[in-house]
Amino acid sequence: MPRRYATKQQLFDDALAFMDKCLLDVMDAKDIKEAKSNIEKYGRNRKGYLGNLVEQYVFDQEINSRHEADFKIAGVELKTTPIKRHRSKGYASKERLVFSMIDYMSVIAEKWETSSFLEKNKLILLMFYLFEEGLGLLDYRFKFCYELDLVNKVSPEDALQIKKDWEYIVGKIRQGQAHLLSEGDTFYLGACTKASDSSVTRRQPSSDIPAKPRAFSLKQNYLNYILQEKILGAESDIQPITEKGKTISDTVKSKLSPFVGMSDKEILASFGLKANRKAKQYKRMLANLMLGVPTKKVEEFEKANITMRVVTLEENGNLKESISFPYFDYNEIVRQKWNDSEFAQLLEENKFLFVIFRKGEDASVRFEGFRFWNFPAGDLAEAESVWKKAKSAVKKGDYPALPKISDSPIAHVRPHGRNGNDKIRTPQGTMEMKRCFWLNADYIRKSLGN
DNA sequence: GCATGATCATGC
DNA sequence: GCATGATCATGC
Repeated sequence: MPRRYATKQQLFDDALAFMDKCLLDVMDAKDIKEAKSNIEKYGRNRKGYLGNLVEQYVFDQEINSRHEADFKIAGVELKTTPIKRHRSKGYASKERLVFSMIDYMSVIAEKWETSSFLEKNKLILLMFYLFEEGLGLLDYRFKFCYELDLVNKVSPEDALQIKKDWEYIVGKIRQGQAHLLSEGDTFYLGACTKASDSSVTRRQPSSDIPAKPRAFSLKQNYLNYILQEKILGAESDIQPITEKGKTISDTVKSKLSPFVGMSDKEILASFGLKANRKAKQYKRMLANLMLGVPTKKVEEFEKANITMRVVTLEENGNLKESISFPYFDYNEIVRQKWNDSEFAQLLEENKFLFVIFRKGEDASVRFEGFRFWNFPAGDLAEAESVWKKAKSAVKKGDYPALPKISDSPIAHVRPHGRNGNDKIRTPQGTMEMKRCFWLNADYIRKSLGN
């Protein structure tokens, strides 16, 4: 007989009892054999199946025939999500948390409070398992569980932001722009692509243009925040800036706007500080001051995958410097496909906050303004072609053939190590300078509207 | 020790 | 003047 859960407490108790265990620990030989044959049949490590197995063997539920990835007991939605080991933080979330598909046709008639999304995901039992390379579904060890309530258990500011994110996504669909959705559009709740290959499309209500299928998702960094702050209770190096009743972008606007047009000296004077232009990260320090977080990181930026980038325009308004990203691993890029590459992830999931200074006389700078920006979906194809060119050059071992700034209007590859001796191994076994993808200065300048 | 954001330096 | 190569220095 399947177990009946009368209360959510019983459910959470069972989840807790499963911590530090893996499925192998709670299955008998016959179950294991059957599961393994299923895994073989369905393809290796199908994640939806992990959920089914947990439902079946941790919570003793009868599996339904519909093979749904999501399952619900006592009004609680159960979700499993992977974490990975992290060098300094212990653990970090490995992926975004994906909810159900967005039905473009019907969602436009909904409103947040009574949305099908909320209906299904009001209360979630999140179960974090430790992903380790080479392990199978039955071997993953579950480490933490957490009650996730996107309305009542997050701060009022987060709840408001999540609602606004949902409304932004649905609004874009209403306007016939489902094909232009991007995860970087929003802050905490995103619309992530969900298809095995990019040829799969769906129709959308207010336009004939086919759109990629997408699902609502919670940003990877938001999960990370939950893991660090709520579960691991790590010493906090972040500080919230959101003002009551305001979204993130409204808050940033209200913090930064008063300084627009001021010189570095004037900004510092308003804090009773003096210029030390020789200090490195001087302008970043100014930006942090204006945002009200002189010593910590901005909590909302951490949670929302927002990268603040300080850019400095020349006196004539030109932008000279391209924007760099972390260096890439030559061995990884040849193994990866565009869709799961780090570069694609950076462009699709990140939001940028550009804090713009302009050079003035005598090494002074003036705060020109700021701009939230995310990589436009329409430019992804070009980024993909640059990435593929890079991959093919690395595969051949032809490093001088890596894409140059003149090869694409958007991105290129350039060295990015501490110095010329900062090298890593290539698939050919040789050592090569660390390099990374850069977004062309000219492209950024245009994106900023200059 | 090292990744990262930012900028400098060089050569065409 | 621009493309590309190279390095600096903070902060973790």
